[in-house]
Amino acid sequence: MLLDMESNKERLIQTLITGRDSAQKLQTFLQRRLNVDGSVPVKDLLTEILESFSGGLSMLNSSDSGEISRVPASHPVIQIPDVCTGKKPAPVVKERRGCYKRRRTIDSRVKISSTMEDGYAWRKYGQKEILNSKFPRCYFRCTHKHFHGCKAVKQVQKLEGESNMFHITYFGQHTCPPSDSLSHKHEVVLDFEDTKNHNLFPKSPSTITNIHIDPYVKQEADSKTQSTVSDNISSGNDDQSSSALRWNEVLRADLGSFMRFDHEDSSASTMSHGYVDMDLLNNGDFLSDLYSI
DNA sequence: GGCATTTGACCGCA
DNA sequence: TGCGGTCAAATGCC
Repeated sequence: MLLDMESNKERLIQTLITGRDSAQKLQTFLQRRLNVDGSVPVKDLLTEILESFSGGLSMLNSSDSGEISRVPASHPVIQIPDVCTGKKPAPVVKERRGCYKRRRTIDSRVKISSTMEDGYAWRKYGQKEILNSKFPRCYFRCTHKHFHGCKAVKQVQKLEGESNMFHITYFGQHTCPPSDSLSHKHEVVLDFEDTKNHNLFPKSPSTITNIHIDPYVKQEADSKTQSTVSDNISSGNDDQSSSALRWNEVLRADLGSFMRFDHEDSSASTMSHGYVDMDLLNNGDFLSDLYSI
């Protein structure tokens, strides 16, 4: 058991090191590519990523316990399922639950869709009435959480005034395979706040509510859905075709494909990331550049 | 019986 | 102190 914990710790450290190195490469790449001037949220974001990895490594190195758990330190016994039987040991008296951390919306991706289906298997673990919201917010985690350790979760809330439209917020990445072919193959987090400094958007980015565009959504959503997205992007511009064209130009522009925008949540003021399917970009230069670092 | 959903309670944070 | 996120027992469904 101790050997297993040490082995897991080693792998975790290696994973964190890899992530940190990748973030550093990305930082170098973006600085070259965007000629970052230092006033950009991209830099803050990267710094935060790097600090997260470094901090995690520091905590791991400074801790001899190697235990990463929600179980509070006061817990007398850590319950670990028996590997052979799959059964949990006899329950111990719980003094208190683990510490709950509020999710950081900066790690989120937002999608507005007419369906909650996205190709992955989700299990609902909670529902909550949200203040000033007509509909409750539902909480889902990946069904394969226990099998693949998948940490992906999503929040789904029905939009007011939009018949059968759902505001879906994703947290974390899937480490498990999708249950069908509807999953997103390639996603890129966009950082539109950066564009304020580059004058790439004629309209205020703060009015943008969602930018998720992918083949699946385009296929399943009717024209109303698409116009909703376009309307959000164009901020009251009636010429949807021109706004779509503008977005096409934006997406093809040399932004290093990382942009951020302020997202006005329907229920609470949060900042989130939109994402765009790589197929839409139809531009392999970005990936080739990224991988050639 | 196994799995998913419901729902009240718990917990941290602003 | 209220709100949002999560847990976990109870319940339902197949």
